[in-house]
Amino acid sequence: MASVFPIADLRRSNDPFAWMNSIIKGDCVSALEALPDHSVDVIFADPPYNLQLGGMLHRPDQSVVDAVDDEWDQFASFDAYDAFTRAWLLACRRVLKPNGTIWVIGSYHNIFRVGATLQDLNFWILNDIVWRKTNPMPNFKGRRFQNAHETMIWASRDSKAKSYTFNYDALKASNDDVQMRSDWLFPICSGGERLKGEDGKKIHPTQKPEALLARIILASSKAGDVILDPFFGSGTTGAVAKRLGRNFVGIEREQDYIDAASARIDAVEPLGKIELTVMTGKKAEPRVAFNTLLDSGLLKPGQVLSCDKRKHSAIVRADGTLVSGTEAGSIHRVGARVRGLDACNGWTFWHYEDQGKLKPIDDLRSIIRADMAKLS
Amino acid sequence: MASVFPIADLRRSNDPFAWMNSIIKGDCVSALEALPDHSVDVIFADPPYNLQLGGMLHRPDQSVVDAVDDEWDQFASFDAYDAFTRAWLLACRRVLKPNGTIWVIGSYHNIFRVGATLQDLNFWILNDIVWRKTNPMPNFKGRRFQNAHETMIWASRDSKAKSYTFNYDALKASNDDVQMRSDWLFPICSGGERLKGEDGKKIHPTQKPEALLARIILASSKAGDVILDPFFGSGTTGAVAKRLGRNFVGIEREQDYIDAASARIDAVEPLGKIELTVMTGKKAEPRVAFNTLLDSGLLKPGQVLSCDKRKHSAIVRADGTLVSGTEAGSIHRVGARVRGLDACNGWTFWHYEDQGKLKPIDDLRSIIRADMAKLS
DNA sequence: TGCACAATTGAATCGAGGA
DNA sequence: TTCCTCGATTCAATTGTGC
Repeated sequence: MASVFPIADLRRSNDPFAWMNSIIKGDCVSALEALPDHSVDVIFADPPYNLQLGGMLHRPDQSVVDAVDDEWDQFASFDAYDAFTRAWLLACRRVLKPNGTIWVIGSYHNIFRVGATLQDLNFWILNDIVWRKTNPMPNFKGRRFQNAHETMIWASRDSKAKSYTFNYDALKASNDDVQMRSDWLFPICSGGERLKGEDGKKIHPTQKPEALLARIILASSKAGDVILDPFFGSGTTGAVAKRLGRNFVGIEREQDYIDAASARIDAVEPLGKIELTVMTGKKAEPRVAFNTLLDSGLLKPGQVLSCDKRKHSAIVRADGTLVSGTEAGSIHRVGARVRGLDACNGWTFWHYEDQGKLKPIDDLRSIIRADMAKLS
Repeated sequence: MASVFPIADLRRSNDPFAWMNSIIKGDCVSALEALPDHSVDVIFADPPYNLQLGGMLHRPDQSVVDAVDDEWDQFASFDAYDAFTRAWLLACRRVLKPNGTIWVIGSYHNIFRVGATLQDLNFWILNDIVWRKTNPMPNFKGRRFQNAHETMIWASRDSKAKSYTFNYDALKASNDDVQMRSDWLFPICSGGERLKGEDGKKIHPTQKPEALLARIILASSKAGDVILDPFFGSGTTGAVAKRLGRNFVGIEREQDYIDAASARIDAVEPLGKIELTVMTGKKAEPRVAFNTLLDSGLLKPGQVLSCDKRKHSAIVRADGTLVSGTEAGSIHRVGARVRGLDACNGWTFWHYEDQGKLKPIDDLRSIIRADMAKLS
């Protein structure tokens, strides 16, 4: 596991998926070009931020801030950065499956250029997500607001791709039953999670926290999916993907980062099936038609259904339709007509009486579904 | 006060500052061209967002969402929007003083294009600021994350402008003596503050909250400064500027908006010198969701939780849900189901084992809250 | 008058699948 | 390709209504 491929070896390989769960060593765009079309489900990209630092930054105690001044973060101009962004995004686009999605993280130095380029290349932005840091670096000079967040863009391949993976129900259930918002709160990567060399210095300047990647992967992929990270760095994406039962592929140029990431991923133990099962809603459950309730005897022909206020009522007919006054048809159609609307979810609108109490017929559907689950 | 000038009248005027504390009626760029060079200290701009909506959006109860579909928000293409953005930003640049700053607010639909254009025009981004909404509109279809924030960019005229106004100490003092972060929490504009017509309908579809403008103006201007808003709308910028002892000038095309803004500003009573000190407070502590315990490592996927008598137990899954037999879902739902109840507080019902003793998971939440309190 | 509950609403790029 | 049917889906805050 976590083997490393120089790009040339990959091109020579007979196995078109030799790169699965490994790190490709080399330039981002060249490596992407060695991958097959439509082969990955989710891309997470943490590209160079193009920070434009003047001189050294000192803390109030005169110590020097260890800033990101690596060679790979230097670009001559916005035009050069835009050309670079365009190139790797185009290469990503080709390897992404039609219903795949891409995440890109950045700061105000680069994220506006990345977002505009995404739109220019016809990607379709689904959300921008704010990572709020619990423990950001202070602004030492007191000349600006404390830079306490980073921005992520989540986009599908184009506006017509509607079947992308989004585990809405799992996210909602994990968030005390309210839907997940676009602002997330996490600590920056530090402590034991932060990879350090023998000298005690951090191996990578911008290592992302695993909790951030875990939410991204749990939200937008399924177990067994392939997650690509074209700027692999310290390998957080690979480590979390492996732990969560996903496949990964990383691209990285620097041997030091590759060594650290490879060892890190080898040490990861994948979670079991039970821990990985994802909460789903009714959308994913087997379809139960209304007449199933009649077939099973939970409802009987001639029985009266009503809305929760007993303002409207309807009679169940033997063929699985309802009739209410002059209106007749499916539970949905009759519900819509009596309310004077175009549409209506009959499952939640219509109620039956049980021991003097009105309960939605959706409860009866749940009983059927529970029985079906036992059988399978 | 709050007089209205057609652009032609302004050009004909002998007083070069006739526009002070008034609304200029007309096209944004033409009006800006009628103003003198280097005449304003701060610009706040809330340009059209270029929303690209499909059809109508219905709530679960079938009511229709009153979307922003105004003519002024329609652009033929990204290129057309970029040209528009470039034109008004260039015009703003000329009227801005050398040490003046500009704020632009937007959503993911337009903010990346605005940010890139700002950089292309040599503006120097000082911060991007996130406005987190306490009460955003939900995502009704469950296909994305709830869109719970908007983004503002704060920029100086160029990288060499170092003497811009930033009231660092006032902000820090108003924020319990810690420096102000880049993520701000405010409710959307509603209730008595929201301007409504005689029919009870909102006058402007996107009226911004006064608290937001107050923080912006208090942070980046001095009493007596001139604040320009090239997309004046309902006049929030003018109303807050007047209240805070600043001068304003607004540009607006629509007579209905001008009428409402003018009346609104006339009703504003400026604050005295003493009140103009510290006036922002902090919001109540944020909700801690169950998955925060996983993110922080206090609980791990696969871990077993039980009720206080060990009668019921459940397994923690990686997505932040529980599973117990055939029941799965949030801590609250699974708690309710295994007890046969409609509702259950999962925080006090479920326990984890610590040195042989069962403790409610609410204890772990308290730990998180204590950590958060330390940070704020 | 006060409390409880119902109704309304906000910058939204908001289905899936079969005929 | 479009058209049509089935049926899934909301949070916080304010305002209005009924007891």
